[in-house]
Amino acid sequence: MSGRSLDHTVQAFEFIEELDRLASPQAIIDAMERSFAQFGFENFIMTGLPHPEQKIESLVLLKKWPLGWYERYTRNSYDRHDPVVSLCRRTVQPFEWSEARFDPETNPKGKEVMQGAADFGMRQGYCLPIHGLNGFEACLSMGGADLDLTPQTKPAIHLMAMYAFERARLILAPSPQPNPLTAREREALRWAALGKSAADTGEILGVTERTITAHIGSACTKLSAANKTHAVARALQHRLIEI
Amino acid sequence: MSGRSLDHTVQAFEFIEELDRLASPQAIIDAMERSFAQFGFENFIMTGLPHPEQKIESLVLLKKWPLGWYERYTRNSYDRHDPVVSLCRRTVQPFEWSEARFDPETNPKGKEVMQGAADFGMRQGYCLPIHGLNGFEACLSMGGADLDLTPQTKPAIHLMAMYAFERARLILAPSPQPNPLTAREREALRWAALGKSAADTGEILGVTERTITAHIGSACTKLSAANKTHAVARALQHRLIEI
DNA sequence: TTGGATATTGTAGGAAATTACAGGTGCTTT
DNA sequence: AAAGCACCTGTAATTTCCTACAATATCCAA
Repeated sequence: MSGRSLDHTVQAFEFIEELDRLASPQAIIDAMERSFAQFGFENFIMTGLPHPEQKIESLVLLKKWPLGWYERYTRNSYDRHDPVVSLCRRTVQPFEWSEARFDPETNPKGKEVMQGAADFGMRQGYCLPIHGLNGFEACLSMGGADLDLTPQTKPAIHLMAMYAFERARLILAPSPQPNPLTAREREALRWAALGKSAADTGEILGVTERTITAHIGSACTKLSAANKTHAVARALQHRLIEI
Repeated sequence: MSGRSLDHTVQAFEFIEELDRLASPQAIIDAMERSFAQFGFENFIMTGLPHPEQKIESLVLLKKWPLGWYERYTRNSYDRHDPVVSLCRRTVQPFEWSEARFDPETNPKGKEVMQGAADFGMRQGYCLPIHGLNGFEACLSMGGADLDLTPQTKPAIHLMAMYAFERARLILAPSPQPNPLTAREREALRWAALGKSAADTGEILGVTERTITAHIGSACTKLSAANKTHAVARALQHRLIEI
C-alpha cells in the first residue's frame, strides 16, 4: 500500500473517531469539508430521496453545495430527472456519477442535469446510496472538479460517507411524527396488502366486513388515497405498515 | 490513534485490496479467516435470511462455522428463533450479538440459541445485516470466544465485512433474476399503485379497460397475488415498480 | 417457418369495493 | 358534564374488480 493511500486510510478512521464527538450539523459539515477535501471533494449533500408528492428541499439533512446550483436544481425539480438519483434508487453500492447512465430518448433532461453540475464546478462525483428498511431512500452525494477516486481510496470514502450519514441521521433524526393511522386502520391495511378482502380481514380480526370497510375508508381519507390499493401503496411508501 | 488500531486500519484496507484478486469461495474464506482473526473471530457465516417457506441451508453463501453447531442449528430451525437473525431483519447497522434482545415470554428458544453458540466457543459475536433492493435479506455473522470490539475496531470490521460480502455475492451469485413482469404489466401496476382504476389506466395508456384488467390479472398470476392490491404490495416490496 | 411470448379486445356473471346515510359504545380530555 | 376520538355496525345503491371462455395480431427466436 502506498504512503498516500495509507494517509487516507488513517485519516478515514480518525474522521470516524472524530464524528462521535460532533454534536451539531455544522460541526459535521466542517469535519466533512476538511476530511473529504483530501479526495478532491469540494461539495457534498446529504438528503433523502423524495416520493412523487414530496419536494427534495424538505429532505435535505445537510449540505455544502453551490447555492446557485441548488436553487436551479430545486426550482426545476431536477431530482425527477437526475441520473444519479435514479441509479441511487437502484443500487446499494457507491458509484461514480459517470456510472449513472441514462437514455436521452426517455430522459432528455438527464444531460441537462449532469451538465449543470459540471458548470458549477462538479465535473466528477461520487454517490453513496442509503437504503433503510421498508424503502427508505437517501444518499450522500459528493462532487468536485478533480477527484482522487481509485480502488484504494473508494473504500475509505465509502466508510467515511457511511458513518457521516449515520451520525447526521442520529443528530438530525426528525422528531418522529406520530403515525396518522389508528391501530385498526393499520391492521386493516396490512391484511389488505397481503391480499385479504374486507370479509377475510373481518373474520381474522373478529369484526364484521362493514367495520373493515370503514377502517379502510378512514385510512383512504387520511392518506388522500383514491382507493384501497392506493392507500396500501402510500402506507408502504411511508412505512406506516410493515408486511 | 493507537498503534494497535492503526494496524487494524491498515490491514482492513489491505484485506479489501486483496479481495479483488480472489476468485473462489475458498480463497475468500481463507482470506477472511486470516484477516478476521486479528479481532478474535474464529468463525463466520455469510447467508441469506430465509422466508417462512425456505430453509437457511439453501441460502448459505460461505462459512467457517462449528460443524456440530451448524447441524444442530439447521436441524432445529434455530433461525426462526435466533435473536440475532431477528434483529438483523430490523436494522441496517452492524451490531454485537449481545445487543440482540429477546423476550423469553414470546421467544423461549432465544436463550437456547444464544447459549448453544456460546457452548461451541462463540461467547461473543458481531453481525452485519445486508439489505438488498428486492427485499433481499442477508448477513455476515461472526463469532469468537474473546473479541476485540471497540469504537476503533468496529468500523474496520464493518468495512471488511461489507466488502467480503459483496465479493462473495459477485462470485457466487453473478446473475440477478430479471424482472418477471412485462413492461405493460409494470405500467398497469404502477398506475394502480397511484390509485387509478382499470378504466382510468386504459384511458391513460390508450387501450381499453379490458386490456388493463388482463395485464393486472397476468401480473397477479406471476406474483402469486390474490388481487390487485396484493400484486401492487408485492411489486413494491420487490421493487418491481417505482412510484 | 413455427412456436412462444406479448399485447390486445370481447362477453358475462359473480365477488368485492366504494359511498352515502345513520347510529351506538367506551374511553379520555377539557 | 361535554366534547372528541376510536371503534363498531347496518342498509342500499353504485362502481370496480376478478375470472372464465375466446380470439386476433405482432414480434422474435429456434
